Amino acid sequence: YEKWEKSGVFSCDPASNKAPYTIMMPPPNVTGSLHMGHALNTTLQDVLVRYHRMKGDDTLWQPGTDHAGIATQMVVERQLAEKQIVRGRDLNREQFLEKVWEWKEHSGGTIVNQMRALGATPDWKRERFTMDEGLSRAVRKVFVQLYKEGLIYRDKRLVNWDPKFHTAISDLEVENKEQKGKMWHIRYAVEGEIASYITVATTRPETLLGDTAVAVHPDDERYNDMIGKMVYVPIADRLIPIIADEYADPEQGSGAVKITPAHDFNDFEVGKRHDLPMINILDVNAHLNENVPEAYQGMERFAARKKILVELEELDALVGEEDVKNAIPYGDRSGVVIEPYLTDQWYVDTPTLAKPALEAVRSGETVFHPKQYENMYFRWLEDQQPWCISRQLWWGHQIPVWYAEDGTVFCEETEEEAQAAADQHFGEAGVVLTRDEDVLDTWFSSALWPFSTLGWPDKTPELEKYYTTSVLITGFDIITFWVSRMMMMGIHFMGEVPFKDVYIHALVRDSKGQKMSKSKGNVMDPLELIEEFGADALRFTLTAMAAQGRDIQLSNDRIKGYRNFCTKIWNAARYAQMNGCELDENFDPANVEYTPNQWIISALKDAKTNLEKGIENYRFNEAANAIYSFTWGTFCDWYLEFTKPLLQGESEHTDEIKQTTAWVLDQILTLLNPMMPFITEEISGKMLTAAAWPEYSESLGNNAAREEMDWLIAMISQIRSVRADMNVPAGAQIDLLIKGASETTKSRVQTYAEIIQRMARIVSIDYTDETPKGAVQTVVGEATLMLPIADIIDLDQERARLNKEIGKLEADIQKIDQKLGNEKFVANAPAEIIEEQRTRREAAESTRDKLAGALKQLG
RNA sequence: GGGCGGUUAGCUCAGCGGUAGAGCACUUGCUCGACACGCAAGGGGUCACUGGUUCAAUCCCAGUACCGCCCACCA
Repeated sequence: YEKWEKSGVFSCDPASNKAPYTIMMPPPNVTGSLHMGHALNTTLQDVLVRYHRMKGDDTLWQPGTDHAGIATQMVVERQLAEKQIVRGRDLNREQFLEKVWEWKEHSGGTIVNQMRALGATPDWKRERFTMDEGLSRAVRKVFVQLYKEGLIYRDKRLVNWDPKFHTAISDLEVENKEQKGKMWHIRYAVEGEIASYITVATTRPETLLGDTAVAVHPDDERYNDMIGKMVYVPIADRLIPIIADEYADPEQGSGAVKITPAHDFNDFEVGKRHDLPMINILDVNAHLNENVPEAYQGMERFAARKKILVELEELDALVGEEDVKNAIPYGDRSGVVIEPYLTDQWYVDTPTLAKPALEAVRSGETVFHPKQYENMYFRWLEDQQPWCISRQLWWGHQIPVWYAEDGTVFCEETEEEAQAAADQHFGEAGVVLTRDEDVLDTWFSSALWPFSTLGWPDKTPELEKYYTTSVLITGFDIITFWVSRMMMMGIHFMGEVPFKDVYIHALVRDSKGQKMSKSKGNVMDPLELIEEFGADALRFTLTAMAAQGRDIQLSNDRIKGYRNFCTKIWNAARYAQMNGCELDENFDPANVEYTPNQWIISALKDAKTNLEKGIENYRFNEAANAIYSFTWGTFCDWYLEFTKPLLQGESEHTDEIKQTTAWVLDQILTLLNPMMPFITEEISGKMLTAAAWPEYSESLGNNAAREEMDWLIAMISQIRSVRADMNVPAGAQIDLLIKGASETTKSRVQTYAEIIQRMARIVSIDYTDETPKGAVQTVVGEATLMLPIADIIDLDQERARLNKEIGKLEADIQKIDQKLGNEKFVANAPAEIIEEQRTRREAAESTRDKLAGALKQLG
């Protein structure tokens, strides 16, 4: 691997006039380690990159890692906790960040080195990190510009609050889990009336302490006369109004709903419409705060719920309880229940930015493969809520905003610029400014990846040449987090889409179809698999299983199968080498004369075409299968066997066979290099990674040769099949008699007599017009093949075999007759289809007649 | 609740208008000098179900049934 890296083949060259081919590597978490998803993702990118590099494109595969805000801060905090060190208490912000950087330096190289073990060839010299200086500058610039354009703003609204990490998180980082819960019905007493109540239902009774209204539907007759009245909130003993709002669904529960604007997203909207007070009853830990009765202050939220229920019961306010299923929001990182929480946060106006991003995919400027994922993209972007980008963390890009004492906001790229702006604003020097403490959502910097890594905001040659990258390779789970945001940012800041194609690959699951996860203990470690089967086997397996639109269920057996393929190639190469097949520089595949040589070259050309089509259409499985079946099923199984004696002996064809064998093998190795870089180079002894992709002339390929070899394969296969069916011992040498052979057949038999004899285990070949007693028969084309094996033949068995064959043919003929007998078919079907049916019928009939004759003779 | 996808050989999956395919597993036979991580020959499928379009449907359309996944505020 080092050889490759030192050679500089990975490097792009913006100065060259070669066409660019660019892939942005999805940056893995800097402190992470390689899992199967990465292995698949990396392999597919590497296959594409190697292919295009060999094709002569100026290839840039841009590598890098992500600082992964919450995840990384979490890991470091946990480590510090083991040493009884607490962020904030024992370490200030600066000291803490120092620890994080230390950790990053310490464990940051793991994943990229693991990618090297896989054989990945990105341009490592250009490796970037989302927190390095250049990318941070891009982040600041983007933030300031969006702020000045009004596309970033600060707002006080409900956010998803993580009580464990004490930060806001975005909608996407919330995971809703369906759970069994309870719904409680609670009655609120109406003010000034005796025994008059309104009943509301809730799954979160503790929030009643923050209720500021009860809402009913304006058209709900049951409650018409109650609108405007006041009710007592139990326990809190506050008076709140009954209001009319269409949000209340008469069909739902009692038709009356409690409104807690500070702790529920819907209620928040209702609260705004009715100008209700918003009572926040929680602190950052989701413990109850000073706005609740003293007995509850400082209580943990779920403990408070229990206590509330007990007290409601005592007050006779709890009038019902039912089992329900409901979706509970959890933080995807912290695993704790998320609280809607009222705070000031920064937002990106994604509803606005989404519009051009949607249009770019609708118009086909960017195309998803497989296409159906565009639906996911559309659905997500069409329904954009403002993106909450501020996080109350320390690890990340600090928001470039400074506040004056009176709260005036100065958003600039540097502190100096902010100071200058403030001084000018207030008309005095040295205004005291405080920087916003929050950092940005990790995905904010990720969204800039396609241009920030190329040097933006500078106008670099790289940016000029490689932007609008060729393709993005990623998993579907990240379309919303990353792809859509890169589209929005890319279009806004570069004026062009960030990639032409987006290939969405499958999720790697275990052999039972389970998602791999540490808690299930079913993770397969790519490094262990590389250790056991080799990187090439793993790469080839992943490539061969990467069919579009389906998950990959990976099993060791499958990898083992492809490991065997590696061994097979290895053995074929050893065989070629042992027999003195050496690549001749002057060998011209178009000039070979020996038919099997023409044939194998022609078949290679087909395989290459299919391989290329597969790669170019992102049908990696088809690409892998094309080269696999050619190599094993055609080259090894037939070609090497056909040519064995001539190769090893002396004949007029020997030299040409040696050269052809060496050349085809070399081509196979070259074509396989993108998928199996290690073994192909080891065998060939050349640095194929830097080799040119083979190009064949249009005219290469010989149909006559293919027809002839198909015939030869049929001859051998037929005889082998009959032998096996009739239990002729494998070692037994028998005679072959041919009846009704055409001149062509005779001439072919003569040419390939040795091959037929050797591969079908035949002693002699003769022609006859008669059928000897006790011969088993089969048909190839116009000729009937007879194997006189009277001493071992079992007549009943032969009768049964022939009957079975005849039966198959008759069924076939009958089916075709049905079609041909259908007037509408003859009238409407294309001529060549009809012709094909006729030809097939004739062939089947002729074979059947011959076999029927054979059957008759058996008596 | 909304959306997307799946249902093809024992298993894992390709194919997606004109004779049902692969790998693995299985059966049988092979110490035929590259390879037993191999060679050869086999068995095994009303392509989920019901209708429709078509000369022709595993493939297109509609519906049904299961199974996944994603999104969603039902108090």
